[in-house]
Amino acid sequence: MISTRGRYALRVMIDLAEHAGDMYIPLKDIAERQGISKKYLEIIVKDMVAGGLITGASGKGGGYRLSRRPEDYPIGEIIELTEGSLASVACLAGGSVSCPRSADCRTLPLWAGYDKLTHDYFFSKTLQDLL
Amino acid sequence: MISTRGRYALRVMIDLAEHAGDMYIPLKDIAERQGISKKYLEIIVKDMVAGGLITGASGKGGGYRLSRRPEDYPIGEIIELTEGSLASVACLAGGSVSCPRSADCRTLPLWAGYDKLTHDYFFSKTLQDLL
DNA sequence: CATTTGCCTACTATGTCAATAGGTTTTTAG
DNA sequence: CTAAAAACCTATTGACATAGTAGGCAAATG
Repeated sequence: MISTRGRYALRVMIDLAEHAGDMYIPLKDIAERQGISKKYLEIIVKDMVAGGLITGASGKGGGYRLSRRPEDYPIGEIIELTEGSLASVACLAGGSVSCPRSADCRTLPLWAGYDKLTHDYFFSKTLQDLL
Repeated sequence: MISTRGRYALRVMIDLAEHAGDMYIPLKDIAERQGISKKYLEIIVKDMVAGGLITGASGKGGGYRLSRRPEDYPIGEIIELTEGSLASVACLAGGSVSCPRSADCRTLPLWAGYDKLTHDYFFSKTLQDLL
């Protein structure tokens, strides 16, 4: 289940894209428009800056803006960054298969197939597609 | 993320299918074969009985067995029953869209599309496919 | 230089997950 | 007919994640 972190991050990205201009957009404005606590958004937005999704500027006239064009953001990248991973089961998270039973696990192919489906879905769409 | 509840339930189903005969299979045996706490399995198995997936029999010589043929169990039914729902976001769980912003939500189609993909994937496979 | 804004650490309430513990009831095998 | 084996039931627990809240510091500009 996608939590508020990923969903809010996506809404921030959309808000930034829809209000893009030559100025930075204060988080206060985004929080008000989206009806989300500004304080909570700060936590999420921090990861988005660290992950290179957006750029922040302090001081008066500061705020945030996208660091790429909307069509250059795969949705999957935004979600993975803020949710941690979009793996369907714990034994497939982190890149490597860790479970000792994986060699003859009846269910592993099921989860692996679902993971691929999920990955393909979210990486085939970009932020542009949501505008 | 699919939790142990859904994953263990699936493994119980597979174990029951692979050891099917004219006798009931004690949970103790399943727990030992699968390397899962029997006490924890009791909780999960309880829901599976209530949901009509399997049949339990008390007393000596008792245990559990499948109540249908393996090809008549869609994987999605097993997971939904034990996980509660396989909806990707809270606003799509429970059947109805509850969010007040849903009318002009930029992200809802994304989640709805993913939900459909997920549903189709897990309901297109049956227990038989995992054996 | 005061205001606006991002940035940072810490704290908290609530709930879920993954069990564990200890019993009661049911049924059959011997 | 009784003892063992099994399901069935309620309650509790420790760890962790979620979804925030609170308060202040740093930076930049108008």
